[in-house]
Amino acid sequence: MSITIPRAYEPGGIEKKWYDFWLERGYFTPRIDHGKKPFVVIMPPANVTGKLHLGHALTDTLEDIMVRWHRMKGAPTLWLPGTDHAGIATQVVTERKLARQGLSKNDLGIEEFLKAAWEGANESREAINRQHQMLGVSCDWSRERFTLDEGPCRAVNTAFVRLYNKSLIYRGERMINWCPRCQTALSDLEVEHKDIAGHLYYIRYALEEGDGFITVATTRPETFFGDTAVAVNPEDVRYKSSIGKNVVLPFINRKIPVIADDAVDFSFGTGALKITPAHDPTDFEVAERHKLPSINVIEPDATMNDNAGSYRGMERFACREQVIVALKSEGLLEKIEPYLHSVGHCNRCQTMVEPRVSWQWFVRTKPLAEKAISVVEDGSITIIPERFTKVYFRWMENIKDWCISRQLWWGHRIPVWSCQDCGKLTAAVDEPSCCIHCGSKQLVRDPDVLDTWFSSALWTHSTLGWPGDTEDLRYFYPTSVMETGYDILFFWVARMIMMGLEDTGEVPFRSVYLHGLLRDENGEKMSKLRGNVLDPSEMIEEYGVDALRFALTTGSFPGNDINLGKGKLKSSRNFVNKLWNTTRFILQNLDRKRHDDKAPLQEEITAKSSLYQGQEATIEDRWIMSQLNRLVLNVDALMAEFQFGEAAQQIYDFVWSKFCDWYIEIAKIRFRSSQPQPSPLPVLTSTLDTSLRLLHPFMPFVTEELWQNLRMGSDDKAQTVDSIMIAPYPVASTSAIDPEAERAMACVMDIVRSIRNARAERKVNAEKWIAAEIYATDLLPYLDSQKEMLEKLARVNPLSILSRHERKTEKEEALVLVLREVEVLLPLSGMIDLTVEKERLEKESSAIESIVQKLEQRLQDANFLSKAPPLVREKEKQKLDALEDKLERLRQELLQLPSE
RNA sequence: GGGCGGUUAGCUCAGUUGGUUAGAGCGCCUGCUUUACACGCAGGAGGCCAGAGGUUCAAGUCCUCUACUGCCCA
Repeated sequence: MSITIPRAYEPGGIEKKWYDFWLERGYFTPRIDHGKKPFVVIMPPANVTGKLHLGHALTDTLEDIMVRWHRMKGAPTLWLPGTDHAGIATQVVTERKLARQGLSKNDLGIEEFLKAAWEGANESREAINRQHQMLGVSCDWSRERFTLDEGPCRAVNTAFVRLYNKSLIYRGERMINWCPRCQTALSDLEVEHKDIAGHLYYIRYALEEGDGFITVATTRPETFFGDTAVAVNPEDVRYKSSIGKNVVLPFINRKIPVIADDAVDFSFGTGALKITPAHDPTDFEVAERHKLPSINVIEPDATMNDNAGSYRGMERFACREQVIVALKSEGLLEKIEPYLHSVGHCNRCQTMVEPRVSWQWFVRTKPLAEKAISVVEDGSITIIPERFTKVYFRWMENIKDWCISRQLWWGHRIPVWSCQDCGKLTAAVDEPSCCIHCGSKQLVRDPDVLDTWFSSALWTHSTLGWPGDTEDLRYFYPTSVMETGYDILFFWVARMIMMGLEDTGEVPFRSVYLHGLLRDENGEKMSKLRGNVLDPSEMIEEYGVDALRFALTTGSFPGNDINLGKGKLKSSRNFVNKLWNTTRFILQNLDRKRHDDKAPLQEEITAKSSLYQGQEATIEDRWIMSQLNRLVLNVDALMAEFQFGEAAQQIYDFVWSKFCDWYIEIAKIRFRSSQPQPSPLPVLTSTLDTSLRLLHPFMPFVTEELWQNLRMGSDDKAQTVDSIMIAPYPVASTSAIDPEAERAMACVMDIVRSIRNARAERKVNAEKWIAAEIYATDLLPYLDSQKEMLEKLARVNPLSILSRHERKTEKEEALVLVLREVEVLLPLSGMIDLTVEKERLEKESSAIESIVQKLEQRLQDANFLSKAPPLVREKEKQKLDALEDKLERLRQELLQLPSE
């Protein structure tokens, strides 16, 4: 009876099984151990709108890799998952849902609206968590948090009140970005600047005295109702005489002064600017300098107000059209020029932002930023890749106050109450019973909510219990790594550093690892419009989670964008299948052994630790163990440097090109040999076991499935833990590194490849066995031990392995392959074309000659000899020796070639 | 306007502190129903490392400039 395993890996069935197994066993929840340093990652909270996309899949994968790696290395590992209430986004989604029923949020009222929002959020939260789980995330669900949970809410209020009391939060009437569609203020970061092909309108403002006029150039003629000055550069000779005089605004006939301001650019338009303090940030600043009044002409919904006279109620762009027509008919429009300029848009709904003066809450960021700069400067926090450090500094150094109030219903309500009696404000974590200034009970809470990013900024400590003095906070904070996309460096990472330091006095994390953005296989951004979006659930369905995760991480470099297409997914799936079949092969042989052999297998498996006990290790055994240990060494270093892509690549290469292509092929020969051979099973199982453990952080499901099968198949249950995810990560043994075996195997592989190549080029039938002679020097005994392998792998028979001294001197008709260490003779009588052979050998030797020349030159160069490090000199010398040796042998062969 | 990337095989990308004759996947060509795997095996073709200077004994790798391209900030 033999084990039946499907020929190809079918991912669907096993993924859920193992996830549930891990969950049940509680492997995701760390055990606090004060003797050990924990590894902690706080997951970027996903928005409770929509579903998981590939960006999340990438975050999940990278974080899971780190987390599983550290867990296997024995650290108490906490990965804390969570979701974000996503203020504007959720409110928009909820409103849209209501609109489908013909309702507006005002129809419902705040309470009913919030009920609806909560309903949607809860649903989405569940769906998102399920999708995270599909990806195999090994995070601690018992600590999962939502930004609107009681704990995080308390953290928000506490942080706010503390900042308010330190005057680091203030309320003020300032120019802010207003989204007329979302009906709320936005922070600078939430505004996307886009180049718009607009127009520059040249409008004539009549001088109060005389017939003259000043022409101003503007992109927004509809705001002229709010103009309170015309500004020119004081040095501009064109307007010097007009400074201090008045002009009259068309239609409304308001008189406004011509003022001089250094900030005015001579070359823009006519050099004269209309100043609209209420609707333009730079005009607002000019107005502050010159104490100009500010006249608001646009309502929050972007329609014109009473100050626009007969244009009242008109939408801003419609008004622009009408104003242009009117100005034209009055002869006040001089000209219209096409003009490309950058205009702010709401990053949530893409509506053109309206700059607007209003009362809002702000965080005074300068003092916070100073500390946030110094912790990166002094290395308390490391940003990876390093180049983002500069980007971070630039932003921090030029930081502006952060507008944190939003005119929304969904979110953290601002914890400030104003007194109806004395008019003063009371900020408090819990609802105050009376005004702290006059004791009045007539308190009204601020209607606004906070920017979602305010609560996200506290996420590293609010999730661990801050402001409480919890065990989690004491043990897990500061966290280890903050891993996220570089696109939210300012939005989130920078603010977490500021707020983490402010609230706890400690950095929120030691390292920031920023990953790149996902693009399609042609490097194009994924977007619904382009139709090139890959849905992770579909990818999982088609290729399996492990393949998706592997595709997301292989061959990528930290911080670089990642192109993902079906090609990469396919090759990852193929690798998973390769792994599957490798295990299948080994299991079948374990099984066969168990049934055929009288010797108990147990002994061989337990001999793992002392692999060579009682048997002479073969060259290929020594070689694969050597290569494996090199791999483990490399992978460990790469993982520590966040070089996951390279680590995965190296494991892939080892498993496929070394273990499968060579070791297993040789193992097959050992299994089928008529001569007594030591069993390759101990090395096979131990190499597979190590490979699976190396791969587990990258592809958790298939490695668990195979590892469990291997455990069952090898009767080795007692030896190990219950799951690969808590098995120790492989540790390299440098004593296993075996240059001698590597040299011998390299020679074996060289011989086999050369013979196969010669056969293929001369179209020798693949079935056909041909004779061969190998002439070697000191490797002869090793090659002799590999005789059967060489025969079977290269399909040569008879094969003689001789010393170079034994080489016959008479000329014979044979194909000669001059290799690095040996010569191979293939007496393919009748198939040799001497002219062709001569040409081939000559071509080969002239190629080597030119390299030899270069090397000789280098080694004669006094500069090289005096300046290059000894190690490099030695290497170059060896290289030259080897090539000269080969060249000499090639020449010999040429001499020995029979003449035609 | 300022800053940061990218430019390496037909395509998509690795190549981290300078040191063999520059690699992978996909694609392409030639053979293979070899008892783990055709999601596979064996073999092969394919590169003036964007261009020009420079530093160095040594440059795909460091510096300067140019071109094209992408992103961020204003």
